[in-house]
Amino acid sequence: MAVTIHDVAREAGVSVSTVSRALSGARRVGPELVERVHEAARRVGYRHNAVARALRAQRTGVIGMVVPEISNPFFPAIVEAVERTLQESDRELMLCDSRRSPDVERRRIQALLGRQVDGLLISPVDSQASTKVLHEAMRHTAVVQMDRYADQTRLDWVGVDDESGMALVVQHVRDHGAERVALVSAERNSSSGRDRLDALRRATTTAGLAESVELLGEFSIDWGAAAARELVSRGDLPDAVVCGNDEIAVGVIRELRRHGLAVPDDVLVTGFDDTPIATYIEPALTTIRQPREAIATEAVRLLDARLADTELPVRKLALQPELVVRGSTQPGSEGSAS
Amino acid sequence: MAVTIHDVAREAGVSVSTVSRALSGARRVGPELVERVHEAARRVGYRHNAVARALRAQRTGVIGMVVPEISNPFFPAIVEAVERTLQESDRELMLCDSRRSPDVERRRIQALLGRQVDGLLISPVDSQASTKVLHEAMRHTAVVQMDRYADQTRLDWVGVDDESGMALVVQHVRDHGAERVALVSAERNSSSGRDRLDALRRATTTAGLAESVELLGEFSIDWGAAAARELVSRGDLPDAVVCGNDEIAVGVIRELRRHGLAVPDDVLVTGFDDTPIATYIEPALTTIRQPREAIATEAVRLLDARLADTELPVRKLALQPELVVRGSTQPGSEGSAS
DNA sequence: CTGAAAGCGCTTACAG
DNA sequence: CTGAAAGCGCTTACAG
Repeated sequence: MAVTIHDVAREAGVSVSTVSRALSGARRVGPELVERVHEAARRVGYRHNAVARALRAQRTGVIGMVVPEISNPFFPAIVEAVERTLQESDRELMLCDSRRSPDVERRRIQALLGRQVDGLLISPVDSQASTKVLHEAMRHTAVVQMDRYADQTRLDWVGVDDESGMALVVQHVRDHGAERVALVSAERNSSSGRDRLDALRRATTTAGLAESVELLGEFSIDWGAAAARELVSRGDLPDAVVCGNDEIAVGVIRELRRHGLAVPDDVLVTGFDDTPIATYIEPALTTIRQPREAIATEAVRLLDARLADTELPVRKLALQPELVVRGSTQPGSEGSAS
Repeated sequence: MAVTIHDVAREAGVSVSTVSRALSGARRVGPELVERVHEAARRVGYRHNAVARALRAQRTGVIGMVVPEISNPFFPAIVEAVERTLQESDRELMLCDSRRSPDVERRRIQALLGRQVDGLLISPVDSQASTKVLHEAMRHTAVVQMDRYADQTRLDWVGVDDESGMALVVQHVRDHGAERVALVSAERNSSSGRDRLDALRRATTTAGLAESVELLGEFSIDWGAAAARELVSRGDLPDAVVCGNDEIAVGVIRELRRHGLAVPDDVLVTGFDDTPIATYIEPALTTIRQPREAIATEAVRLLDARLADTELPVRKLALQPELVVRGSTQPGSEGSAS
């Protein structure tokens, strides 16, 4: 039914072995035959069947990727960079969304393993609940964690150095005169939630700042707005609100302004990630830029190293982030409140 | 090496045929055997090999998807909805980014065909340059176009009704007192660029409005900002700026405000798509909401119908959009310029 | 209802 | 350098 190497072999008058070798470029075929085979392949309209090749070669050339939420603006840029990197080695990306559910995540990983992916890139939903399935996955394929990670896994990880990032942010607001800061972030159930909060506490202590209050919810705009309402209702505003990510910060800024407070003149606000949203709002957001391109590239590199050598020691790669200063902490700057 | 149905068969003391039938649930196996086989499978740690199954069954259960740019905020929500819909039938999504290049798009499609995808969902980069490869693709698999489409293809399509959307927008600004409108959109090389512009022209004529100027670039914030500078430098502001998508509108609003012009008090501005960005800016954007969930669901439905019956007539499904009114056209509303 | 056998389309030792 | 043969792990007519 489909055009196979047998058809090409018949057309070229050679064996299927020769066709396979000529087409795959394994250099053990006479140059004139290679030419003849390619010619024949073109004439009969041959198209490579990657499924058959995968079954025989025990290698699919497909990498599975599981993200907590593709519509979270942090992930598309990562996905794009991973896809681009994989193309350089003719591999494809099979993308899954775990919808922030450990249960969905488990099913998606099982499906990817069943499809014999050559490797798995994952940003685990939950630092506890994701551990078990990841341990099972690593028995079948190479696994690298990106951005988030699960506890107690002997698994590679690449992400941003939350400690450095939060230190940069806290020093920055202190340099701009802040003495009392509020922390608004997410619950500790994801590794990002926990690590950023811990980093934030240490950074405020180190910088000699007072922590006015700590509000924990989700990495979302809605939570940021809710937290801002809470701050306002307490009637005891801090000098700065340091947020766990950009979306929270956007919610905070918008809600503060709704209550007639000016950012940055009354309160400084900072984010984390530098997603596109950081420049959409007004004032534009001072935030920490994650090296997303590098995270993607390094993740694929770690995966390939792991594929080449299973005995490699576990590597955790924390990349340095960068402070991006914008209107939300710069009184009088172009993007500040009018 | 891997655990196969042969291992399960040995463990259960039955033939591999029986194992295959028992595991796949093809109801022609005695109930007690089904039980015994499942038990054995669990004991030996059997995991289904989807690659082998795909080769034999001539069906991979994988759908390929190609989008022009995953980091364009319009697409993640579509991707998410498609992935969710496919899961209901145990299928996986193989995602590719064509990076707005017809050449990359062609290579990605070829790779997906080589991987024997059961179907292809695509938002073609270019209404002209994408046609040829799509014609080739449809000879090998079911193809459905989403959002954008290529000309002269006998291919199904599902997307938004640009005509209705633009009519809603134009009537809305007229009802708010606009008499002269500027159109800022993208070049005509993509179907969206062309159709929205045509729809916009007809709508302004029908509404009896005067078109002050027409500026065509890209679907980007930067282009919106550039277009706004052009409008300001002409020193002849229209009553409303109707934009081809939300990103353009965001660029326009921000640049107008930078020049001291108030939106909506001096000029009304509208977008198209209702991506998250529409609510991030200030004033929030009046725009056209695309039924993205429905587009995704219908695309998979069309694909399945096409898989079931190749002879089906070509279907173009234009879904009705909805006008979402926000601060950028509502003088004095909460989100308006301060 | 169950089993033996063929075969999906390819790659890769093994001979020559 | 080239070919014949085995086999990747499964499904599915074909017998019984």
